[in-house]
Amino acid sequence: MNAKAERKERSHETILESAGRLLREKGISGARVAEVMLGAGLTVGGFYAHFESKEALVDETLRRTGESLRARLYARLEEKPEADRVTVILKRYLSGTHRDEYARGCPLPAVIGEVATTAPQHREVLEEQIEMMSSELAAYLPAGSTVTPRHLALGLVALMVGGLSLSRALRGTPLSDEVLKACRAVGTLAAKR
Amino acid sequence: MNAKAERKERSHETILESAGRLLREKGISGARVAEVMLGAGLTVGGFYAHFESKEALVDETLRRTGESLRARLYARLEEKPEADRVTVILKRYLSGTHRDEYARGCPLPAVIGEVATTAPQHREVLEEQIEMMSSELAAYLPAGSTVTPRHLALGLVALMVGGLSLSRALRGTPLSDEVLKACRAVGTLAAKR
DNA sequence: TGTACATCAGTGAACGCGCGTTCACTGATGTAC
DNA sequence: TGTACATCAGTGAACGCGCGTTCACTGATGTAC
Repeated sequence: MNAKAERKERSHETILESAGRLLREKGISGARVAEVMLGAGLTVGGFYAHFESKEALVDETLRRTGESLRARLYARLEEKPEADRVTVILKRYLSGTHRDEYARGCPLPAVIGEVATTAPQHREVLEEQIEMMSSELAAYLPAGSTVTPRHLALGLVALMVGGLSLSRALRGTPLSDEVLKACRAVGTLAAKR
Repeated sequence: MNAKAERKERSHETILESAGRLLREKGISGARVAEVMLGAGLTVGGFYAHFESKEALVDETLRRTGESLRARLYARLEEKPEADRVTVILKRYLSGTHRDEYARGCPLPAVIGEVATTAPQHREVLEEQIEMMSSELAAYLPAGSTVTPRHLALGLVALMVGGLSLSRALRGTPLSDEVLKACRAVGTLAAKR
């Protein structure tokens, strides 16, 4: 590959990183194309040499950020005793840090509302990401529960995403921390059967 | 009160009803002032005789729709045996009907994302609504649980809102129904301790 | 190796559109005498 | 009771702004001979 193509590929990556931050911080409609490009050290006009549309950028960014979230959420779990794994996952996802650092965390809280109301064109990617997040979680759950590992995983994902969403919406209020704590407790409780 | 003032008050109500539908269907930014007014049988220009700004309308609408949700969610629970109440609430909230009928349901899924990302000016009203929804739920929960009724209630609210949000975002896919079912099961499980 | 031309990532301004908000105006209702 | 004027809910067009997208242009890199 020549220098020109290499440079373009680097720009492409930088744009995706900038989009990853902005999408998670401000949601789909809040992540402006011009701002994404400025965040990548470029100007608006060049965007369409890299992506067909804003829609394509959002889809690609959701895949990237979803993958990176799962990698961190499920990292080094083999080291932990099987019974502690769910608690570790809940602690990682429902933490004050994760609530405060939008730009490096889970993309779901920032987009599920918009996909349900005004941006259904991203439903397919979302389905794929939620499926991956849940089935990977199910693999870490004990088989002896009252509900199947898959259903337990889906419920825990809903609890985690709901808890983080509420906690972020309530940021700065006393309820914000309480919600995180409550969800960790309820999640652990549910996983114990 | 004279006929003129009565007419204005009726218009005010109609605008709030229209806003209630649109806000829940399309979220904050998706609920356009002009569309709200058309939905009330009026035209845009008249809006500012009724509300100071779109922001004021959204706040007022969140209070109204929150109250109406709680009334339906917690209706006729005294008739049910105490042990069944949580299950009834979970069934009502996490139902296919509630998922499909945005316009008459819970306003939270449509707004929490935006409040967390681009519309923090509605945080205060949201806090007040979530507090009411949770504390009313806590009153229906048994005291003998491992976690306090308040924490259990907060966790269940997160589970319900998260589950409904995901289920709506996934509408039309097989995961959508699965999420609802899984959340009902996980919620019941957690409430049993 | 050097020279002339081709390519194309990136620039910056412009375009079209939709939004919240403003405003001059209308006409039905209310008030003063 | 009737008449002249005042009020004000509602209309419809316009305003200002921000957005996604387009496009003529630039200049560094690549290619042909």
